[in-house]
Amino acid sequence: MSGRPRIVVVAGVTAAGKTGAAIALARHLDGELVGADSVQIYRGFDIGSAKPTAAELGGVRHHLIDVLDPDASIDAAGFAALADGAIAEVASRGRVPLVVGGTGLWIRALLRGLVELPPPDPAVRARLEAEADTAGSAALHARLAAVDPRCADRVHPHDRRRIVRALEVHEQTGRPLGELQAEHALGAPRYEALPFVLDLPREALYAALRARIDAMLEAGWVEEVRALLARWGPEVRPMKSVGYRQMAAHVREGVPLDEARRQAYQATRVYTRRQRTWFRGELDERPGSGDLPPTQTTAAELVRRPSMDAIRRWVRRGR
RNA sequence: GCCCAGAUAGCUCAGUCGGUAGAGCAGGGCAUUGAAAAUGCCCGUGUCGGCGGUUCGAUUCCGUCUCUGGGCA
Repeated sequence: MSGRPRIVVVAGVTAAGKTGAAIALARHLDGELVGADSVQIYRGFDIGSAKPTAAELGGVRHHLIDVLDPDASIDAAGFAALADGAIAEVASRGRVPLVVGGTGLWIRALLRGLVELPPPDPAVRARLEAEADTAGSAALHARLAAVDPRCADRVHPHDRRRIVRALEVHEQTGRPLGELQAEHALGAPRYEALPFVLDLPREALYAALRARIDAMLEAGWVEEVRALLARWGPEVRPMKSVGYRQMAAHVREGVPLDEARRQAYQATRVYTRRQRTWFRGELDERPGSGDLPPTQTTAAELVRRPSMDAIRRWVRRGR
């Protein structure tokens, strides 16, 4: 693993304070941020994605933010490739790459890699989607069971997205995705990474979520959504994300603002539960020694002076 | 004060021709290998408003009280 830069990863639940902690760490370590956020990567989706402002960054560089137009598509593999580039660039300047974000699959793709596959073929996917529309996902699931029993076993007959994906891989490669995944087994670590998963006690997190959504609305979130809808329409992917989806319903369908706010709050809460499930155990194994803060921690703990000093020592040991 | 209608899960309600009850939402858990802020799966015991009565048995019928909404005074 020598030759690979050591990286610090700040993951965790929405509103746990990842960005603030990462900025503080970047200052302390002479680092730069590499975003791992599937909404902040889009230009224009600023307020509702809690994208840090220039003032908040205070001169800290932040990569992989604002790199795509909202109608562009990217996936976990594309993200990992971009992140590899950004990390290499940061390291080449002699600075510490700090990966920060809450998009679990993207972080996993970066740290562990994905099954190596040809890029998805939009035509194949569209055809399978059309089949799912007419025949139903259960019918596709039955077909999957014939060619890829392992996958079919794990994927529910209603989980159309994964069924289509598995059939698509089988068509493209002639091999069952289930087998390929078993061989891959989440690969060897691609980086020597020091991961942190930030969280807060439930009540505190929910309070922070509520305060954050109110602050977003005060900061002009509705106007941002209105402008994005006018320019890009309701179908672009980031517009379907938590919060934006609810605000779009307010702007386009006349859902009262208070109702949209309530629904955004609820949806975000549900989302943080899914994030927690994902990260639980996901980033557990870690290098390094006992003076480092635990993987599961809080932003407040992470930015304490002894914690940051320990992290700095860990990073330097890799050089 | 009188009349009517309600009172059942955190919320909105359904239901039990008398055999201790169930949906949606909320809430919680889980999965997650190229759409992931996406997608999908799983989880519901609650003095059925209080007290009496009838009954083998009442949340269900009867009486009464309390509360809520509406109407009349």
